[in-house]
Amino acid sequence: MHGIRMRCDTCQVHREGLCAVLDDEALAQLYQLSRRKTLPAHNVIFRDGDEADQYFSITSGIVKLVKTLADGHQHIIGLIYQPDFMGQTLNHRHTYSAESATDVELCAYPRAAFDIFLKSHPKLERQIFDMTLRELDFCRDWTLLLGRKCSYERVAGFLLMMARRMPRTGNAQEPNSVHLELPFTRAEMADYLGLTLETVSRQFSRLKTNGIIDLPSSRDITIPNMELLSAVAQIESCSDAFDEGQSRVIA
Amino acid sequence: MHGIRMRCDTCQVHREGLCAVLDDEALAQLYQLSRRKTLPAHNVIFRDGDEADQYFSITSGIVKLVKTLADGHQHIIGLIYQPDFMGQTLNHRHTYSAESATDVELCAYPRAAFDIFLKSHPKLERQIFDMTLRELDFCRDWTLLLGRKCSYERVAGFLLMMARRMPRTGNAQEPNSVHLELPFTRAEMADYLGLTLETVSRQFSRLKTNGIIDLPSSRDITIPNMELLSAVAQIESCSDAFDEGQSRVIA
DNA sequence: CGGCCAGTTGACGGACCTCAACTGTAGTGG
DNA sequence: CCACTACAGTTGAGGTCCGTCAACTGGCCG
Repeated sequence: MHGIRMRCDTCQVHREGLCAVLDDEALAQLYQLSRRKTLPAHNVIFRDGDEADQYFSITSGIVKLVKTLADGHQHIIGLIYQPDFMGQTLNHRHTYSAESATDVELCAYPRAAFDIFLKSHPKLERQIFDMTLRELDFCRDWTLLLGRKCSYERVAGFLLMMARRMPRTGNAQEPNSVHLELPFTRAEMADYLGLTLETVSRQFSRLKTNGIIDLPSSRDITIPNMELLSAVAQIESCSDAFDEGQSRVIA
Repeated sequence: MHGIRMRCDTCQVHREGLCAVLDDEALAQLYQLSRRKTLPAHNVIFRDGDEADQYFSITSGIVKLVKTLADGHQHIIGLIYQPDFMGQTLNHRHTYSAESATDVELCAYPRAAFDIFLKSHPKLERQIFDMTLRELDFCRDWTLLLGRKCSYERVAGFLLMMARRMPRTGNAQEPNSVHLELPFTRAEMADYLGLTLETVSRQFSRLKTNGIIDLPSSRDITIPNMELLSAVAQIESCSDAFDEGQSRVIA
């Protein structure tokens, strides 16, 4: 991981995230603390058990928060998108690993200096608090998905979340149609959804045959109608009642 | 829900939770804002969709945070124990309901006044932030339990958490032995663990026959050896390899 | 006693996991 | 150019865990 100093001007989220609440003078001070870094996909940012001596502001890309189980399996406990913040812990050691899911740009802040800076900038502290509250809200919703939804709904819920949080690549001609380039393998999605990669793959196929998504290649997803996808994600009966087709025709 | 004014002196968590970080003068000011309330088990504190116009400090008992699904099923997304704090939201409306699981005593603070008070007491803000971080950590661990553990491990994990967070009622003669009086029905535990009440019941029986817990009545739990319980909660193979007995004897 | 509720236990079916075979794509090197 | 490998993804067959439905027990209260 290589530190490269760059001007804030080139930052994609210059006026979002942390920096949204600071005036120019405070931004200049914060800039003095920061080290801007870029790293390609699938690199470790910190490991479970490492000393938590830095905070990170993600300015571009997606970071996976990962727990590795005793049997070697991984479980993704969270995804951090630009312009979010990460690295806060109660203890001085991380309890999970962080890894770039895509190419990532981030600003790293040494913990001690940042904590001092925080004390004189209550707005910043409040902003980080709000971001943490948002994470908590999201995490609680996720427990509902993991605890109470079947595989079809989970995959739909995942796509819905991605569609809402990813930068849009849709075209202007079809405003209702949303296009995504998934940065995850089936296995990664499975680790996030509490499923196996085979089950994720099957549910993708099901969504495709049901016309909820279009799937020209395995990572290219087009959602013609977000309402439909949203309906699938929120249904609570695990039967295949929402599969269109033969069963309907016969009845 | 009836407001009753009482002195802080009678509060069980007078020097814990929020109040731990305030000096006497600040405590006196905060007391002026607060309304202390008591309510019996199974009462609603606020509902999903209600305006979030109050914060709550739980001074005694346990509060359930509940989401009700479209089909009427409930899912418990969190438990708030004394001396924790609740009611923070990003929006001005709650996204879940809160309900007393046991008899509960709490301090209610009007949101607007408390927010003003917060601004002049950064230590308090920091304390609430830390409590929120703790919640987030816990919630992420819970996603792992819901996403990757079988029913046996989930129930064991639940008991482990209860044993750690509940007030102890163990006896001095057997220091390793922990006794719990569960304030939850099998159905409530199921709603928290993403299972059905029957499955929870079966896993209780399994823990009992395996000697992990003793179960004189359905709500009385004795854990003779916390290490054993902890081992069950952390194992990651869902087979019945950890059932002692016949299979072992034959081999 | 009868009704109600929490809890237990059994039988059965379905959703998902496991194991496996196969396809398609990309990269490497002869 | 075409093997050859490596990996992501798809699909099928079979087994298992857990949900569903149901019957039963035990405690509590009028």
